[in-house]
Amino acid sequence: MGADALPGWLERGMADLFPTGAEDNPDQRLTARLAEAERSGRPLRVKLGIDPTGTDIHLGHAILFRKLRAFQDAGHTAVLIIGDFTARIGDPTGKNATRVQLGAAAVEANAATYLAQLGEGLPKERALLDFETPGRLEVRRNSEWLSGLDLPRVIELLGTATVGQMLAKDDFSRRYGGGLPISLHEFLYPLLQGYDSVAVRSDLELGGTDQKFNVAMGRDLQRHFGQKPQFALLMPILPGLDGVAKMSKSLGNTVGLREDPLSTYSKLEKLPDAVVGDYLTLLTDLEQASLPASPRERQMAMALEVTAGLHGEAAARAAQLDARQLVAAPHGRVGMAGAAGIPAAQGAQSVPELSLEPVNFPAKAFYLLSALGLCVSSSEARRQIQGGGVRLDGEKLADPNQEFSAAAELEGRVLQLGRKTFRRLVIR
RNA sequence: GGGUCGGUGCCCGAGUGGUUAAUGGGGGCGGACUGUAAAUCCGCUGGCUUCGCCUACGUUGGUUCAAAUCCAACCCGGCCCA
Repeated sequence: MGADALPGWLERGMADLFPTGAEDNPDQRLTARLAEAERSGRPLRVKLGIDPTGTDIHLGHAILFRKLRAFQDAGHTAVLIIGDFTARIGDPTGKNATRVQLGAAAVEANAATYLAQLGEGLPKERALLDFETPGRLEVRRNSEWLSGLDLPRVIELLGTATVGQMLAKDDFSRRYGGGLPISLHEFLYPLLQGYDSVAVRSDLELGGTDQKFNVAMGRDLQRHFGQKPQFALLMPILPGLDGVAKMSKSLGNTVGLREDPLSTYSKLEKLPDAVVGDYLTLLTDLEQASLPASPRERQMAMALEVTAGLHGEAAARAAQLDARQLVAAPHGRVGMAGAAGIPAAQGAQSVPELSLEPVNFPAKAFYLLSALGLCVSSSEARRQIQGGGVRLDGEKLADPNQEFSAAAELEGRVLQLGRKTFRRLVIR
């Protein structure tokens, strides 16, 4: 092999790649295609589609963006497809129920937040994707070509796949077999996503392993429309913070890209041992061999590195330091920091600030929590306090009805909810 | 379109006129414990600036002192038939 090996940046963490046919055929073998691209000076067009169905991007998405970035850095063109049209259908993948269809306005708002989270407008050193270097990024919306499809073309698309093929897809067969409803428009989703590949003349599509069917559909459609079928590079699905289920907003086991460094670090630091290796491979460039053997230290090294990747080295270090003081402190008082004897909660630098502005004083403790948005409801807040899960500067709040007369009384103090949520209260 | 079964809280699933904000399990959240976690144990798990009030069992109406429970119509889903 040797010359035939894929570059390390490409192969790292990869779960699946196809086709992997004849050695010298650039349509069948990615190494040959890469060599051809190099020779001809024509970079690959690497497609990644995202459906703006929510407002937050989390680490599970980040592994694909990291891979896309790696292609950019190697000189290829990232074609980021905002699935503003397909988001309104809803990807049936992984769903056991028909998705709610979103309105166009909601989709557009989501798309904007996605791009911001990916670092649009930032220098490439601080962004997840390289938005700066000319020729390295195309952002396309699939409504561009999908909203204008006429019925004959839709029928043509439908004609390229059979009901049997659709029902062979895991998600559909599970639902069909389980007597759950499948709407016809859901069959259109894989076809439209596949058609995206045709529209942007994709050379390679990036996706999670759950996207295999859809990506393969892209190959079929490209062939149908007389294009070279794209390669498929599939990445594993990132396990969530519980270490079991995939990372997903609806399961609440995520780390958001724009979460504050302290909670990012704190969450990652207690990741189950079994999946720390996955995180290292998929979300950092660290070599496993260079890491400490102790599981605890590996967790911390991983947490530090991933946090640094998101928020920068300095912020990550500060978060790690504060996490030690705050979260890992002995019970009762939240530990003491340094010779000054300031409570750790006060000394910590990276505790995110939270404005008291939405609170109407005088405020009872439970109302404070809900008004600040730390608890979803005032009943919830009441329970948290009664359960002993709320502290102010390390001091446990005992009475949900404890009253604070003015914002000044709370200014600068650190409110703790549970083990890992800390907020410094400010007036502003 | 016909037949049939069914729609209960985050999910599954009891409940077939009255201490029912609704049994139980899962999940989740807190607490204790631990190297963080897991496991285990304990508590909580509709909302409201909450000693009280409000909203809840597909929807809307009806019967009743009283309904998730009875009746009617409608909506939605599975299966079988067309």
